[in-house]
Amino acid sequence: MYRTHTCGELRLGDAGSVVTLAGWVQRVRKMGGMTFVDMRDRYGITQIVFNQETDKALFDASNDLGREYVIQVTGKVNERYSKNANLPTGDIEIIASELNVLNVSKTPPFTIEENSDGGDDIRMKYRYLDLRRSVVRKNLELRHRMCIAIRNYLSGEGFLEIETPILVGSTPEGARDFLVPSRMNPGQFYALPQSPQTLKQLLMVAGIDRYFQIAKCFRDEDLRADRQPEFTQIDCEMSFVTQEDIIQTFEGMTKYLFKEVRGVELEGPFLRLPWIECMKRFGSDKPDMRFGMEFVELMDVLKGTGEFAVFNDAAYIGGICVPGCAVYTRKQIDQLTDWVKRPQIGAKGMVYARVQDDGSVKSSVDKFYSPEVLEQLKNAMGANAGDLILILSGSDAMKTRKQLCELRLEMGGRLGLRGKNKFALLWVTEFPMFEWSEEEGRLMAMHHPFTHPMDEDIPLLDTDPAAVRADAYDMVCNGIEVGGGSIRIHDSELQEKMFEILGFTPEKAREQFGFLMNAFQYGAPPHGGLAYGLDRWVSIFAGLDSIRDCIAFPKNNSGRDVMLDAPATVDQKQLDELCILVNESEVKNANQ
RNA sequence: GGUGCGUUAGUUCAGUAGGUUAGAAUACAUGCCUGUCACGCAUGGGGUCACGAGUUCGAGUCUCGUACGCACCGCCA
Repeated sequence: MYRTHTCGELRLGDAGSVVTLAGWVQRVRKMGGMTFVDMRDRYGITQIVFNQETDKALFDASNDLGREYVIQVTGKVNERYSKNANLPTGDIEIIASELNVLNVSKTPPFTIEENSDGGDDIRMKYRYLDLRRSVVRKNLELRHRMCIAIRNYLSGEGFLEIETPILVGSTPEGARDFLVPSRMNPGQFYALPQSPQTLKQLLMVAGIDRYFQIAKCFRDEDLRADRQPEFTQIDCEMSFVTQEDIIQTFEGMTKYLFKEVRGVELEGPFLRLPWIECMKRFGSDKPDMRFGMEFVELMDVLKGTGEFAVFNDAAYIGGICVPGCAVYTRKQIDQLTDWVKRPQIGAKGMVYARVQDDGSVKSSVDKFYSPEVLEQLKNAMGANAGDLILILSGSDAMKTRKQLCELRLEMGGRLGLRGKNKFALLWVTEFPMFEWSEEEGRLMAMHHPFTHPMDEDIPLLDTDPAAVRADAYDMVCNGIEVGGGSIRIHDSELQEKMFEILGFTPEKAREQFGFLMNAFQYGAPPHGGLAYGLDRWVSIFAGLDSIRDCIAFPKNNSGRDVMLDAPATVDQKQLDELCILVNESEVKNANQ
């Protein structure tokens, strides 16, 4: 037996008992005639004491201990003279009577403590050491607790957890696929699933009625702090349901998760906003609802009412009212202007108006507008004394709204309105069915091609498809899209029409999705579902800025696993077996 | 595909106007220290300043290119 207890469980009540612990040496403090060793395992840290007077040989042996040595210690639990209130085990220590070095360790490249001195790069290369740190390990524990809670909840609601294959067929719509060559079918490829979408729909045709899966998904697109090439979805589908049923079910699950895992009671039904309203009021389809500062459209107030050519030519003028920021200096406002003019945001400029203590308005466009117009501006914005009004305009309303959205988030952050322990949940509904793709020169499904249109918009499919709204919904938490789904098409004729609008020939549609359309001919029930991004959700619960630290072994920005050094080239023999010829000149081009 | 920032000791970083031997903290090693818990004190070792070219009498510092990392835009149904 390696141990009788873990390094995190002994308390004052255990004093006097003889125990054996095993773990890693976190830190050695040599005081001359005695040595303290902090011994760590997954459960905590316990202090071991070696005393020259008690046992000279053992004391000498303790002098050879280095960081991250794996040791086994037997000794008596002792109440400390000087207790450490920062440690759950801080009231006790182990007076060592036996020391067994189970393994030695090289000096690790960074300190394995809560505040490591290691940067992201080196931590990822030695991720197995990084995971010894409690801050990182806690994220994995949180992830585990969330998965358990999800399974419990959904199982309780009658959902079956069913695994779907990882080796599936490539689909043209959506993200790039990761491809896997098939040795037994030379020249042919599997694709890794971007999501189990079609498979879960087939499970509905199969009569499973309620399905879920904590599913790995793969998308070969460029990465971000919140995007990994492989990620995990909580994938769900239900039969004989309307949008309302699904929203009720998963609002329930969300509240359960918040309560069980995070100890937060979310009050009342979640807010719901149609997509178009989100865009108008927040310039985003995933607005951060932790704070207000809603957009006010100012076309009526500022276009044509003064001599300011920029506004008179604008297709959109919008402002936000930043409370209490009239004290911003010229320099601060100039910096903010530079900020919105950065290429990433791309605004041409920014107009500001301070509401002064006496209620009068002082703006950067005073000379173009009468005091009456400025007063109207103040009223339209609902601004009070001390507030700062920030205004952006542009020739493309959607683009300008996006810029104003960035500005709103920035100001919300500066005012401390985006606290990590505050949670604002929102359903976004009534998404457009299609969006125009310049690149493809055709309409593309905004959600995916299996999305059911809103019933009242079905006639528009023939007359004005761009105006059709989808029976789709996203769940947004703190400005992050945590989940999304839709009612699906279960009628093969409607599905065919949808493929037609998306520019598929009937042959192409049958080739790509024939299996689904065939299935729909055998009594497909009405169904719908949704999928949550587990990684994002865990990172919100953990208060992380990046999803990487809630994933045990994440990829870096360019999709590499720096620990495994993958991807890598493979033996010619392997390629030959798969009938794959690597085009070296293209490889060279791509690397240049 | 694009934009920005970065790359200096094992690690995290500083490095002034381009000028002698490139610094700090931490980690590591050695010694001292019996109540530490970010222990303390002393001493020591540790550098291809990412790589390549250029400007210059002289480059860690300026210019260009490349590689890599991070953040973002495009992309991600």
